Amino acid sequence: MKATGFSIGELSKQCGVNLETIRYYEKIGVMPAPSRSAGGYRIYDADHLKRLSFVRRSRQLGFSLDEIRGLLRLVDGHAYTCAEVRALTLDHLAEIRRKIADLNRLKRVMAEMAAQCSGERAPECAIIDALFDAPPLSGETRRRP
Amino acid sequence: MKATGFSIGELSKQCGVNLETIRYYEKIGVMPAPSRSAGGYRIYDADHLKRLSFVRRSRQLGFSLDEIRGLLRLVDGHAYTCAEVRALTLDHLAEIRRKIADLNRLKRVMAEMAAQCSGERAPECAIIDALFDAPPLSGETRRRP
DNA sequence: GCTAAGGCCTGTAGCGGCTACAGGGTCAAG
DNA sequence: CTTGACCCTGTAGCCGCTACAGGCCTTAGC
Repeated sequence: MKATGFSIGELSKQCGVNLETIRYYEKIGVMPAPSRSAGGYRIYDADHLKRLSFVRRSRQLGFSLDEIRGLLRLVDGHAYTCAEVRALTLDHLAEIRRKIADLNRLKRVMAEMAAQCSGERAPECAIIDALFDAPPLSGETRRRP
Repeated sequence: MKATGFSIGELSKQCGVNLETIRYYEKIGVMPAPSRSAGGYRIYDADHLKRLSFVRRSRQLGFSLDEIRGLLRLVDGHAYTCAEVRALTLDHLAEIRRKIADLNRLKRVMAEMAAQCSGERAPECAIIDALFDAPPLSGETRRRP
């Protein structure tokens, strides 16, 4: 079995994660430091690829790096239970729902504003007026970002 | 008429915008530099309040500071037409719709993952497996953020 | 007039999650 | 042995703030 390791460039391509991002993940402790060649090049193996895929996938699903660290701690400790992972997932799902609700409110307001606007070449504009005169939104647009 | 100006603290309270944020807006040119007292304190008037409300409202609607600068340039130049403002608004609306669509995709995936999970105290977890094994999402999660 | 408490000032550094350099060293093919 | 593609570290920048530190100003009460 010729399971020789591969370079950061190959890992980057395989996984679709920017090379500098991989180094960044290493620096902040999300990816483990790989072994090195005599000249100091990083050498990765299949486990690194698996882990980086996990991180990339989780990022795409909107988990923060901190949440990902939480997931990885569970995985690394081999001590996770479905319930723990499920809890993190449901928290995140709730957050996504909140964001969707917020954006739907925005969409409604924006669409109303745009509908007010004649689109003609006029110096008065309902949108500008709305932006100037409207009171604060009732619901918070972003809570604790 | 005793239309004396007011301090940054009062402006902050009136408008619901953090004091340091107001100074930041001044630094980056979104708010104009106000006049100053003998001792160097900022003195604001009703126009500043109006403009800051505009900025706050636009931020709440999700416009970036750069987009707001665009809107303000139109307003300041007295040269805006409804059509221009409407175009910016519709652009922004399209972006909001895209974000909502993205989040709905995420929601679906997350909900599926959570549904797979038994919630029992077990060392195998469908969510973890899904995070490890799943291919890249088809649609980009965030495009040019 | 004097003091103390509260406001305000500038400037800098930090957050998250990268990205983009600069200025080098290493590796493999020819 | 040379070339060129890759890789290394370290630092600075992006957005939209927020949070200090270490001062100066203002005002109310005595």
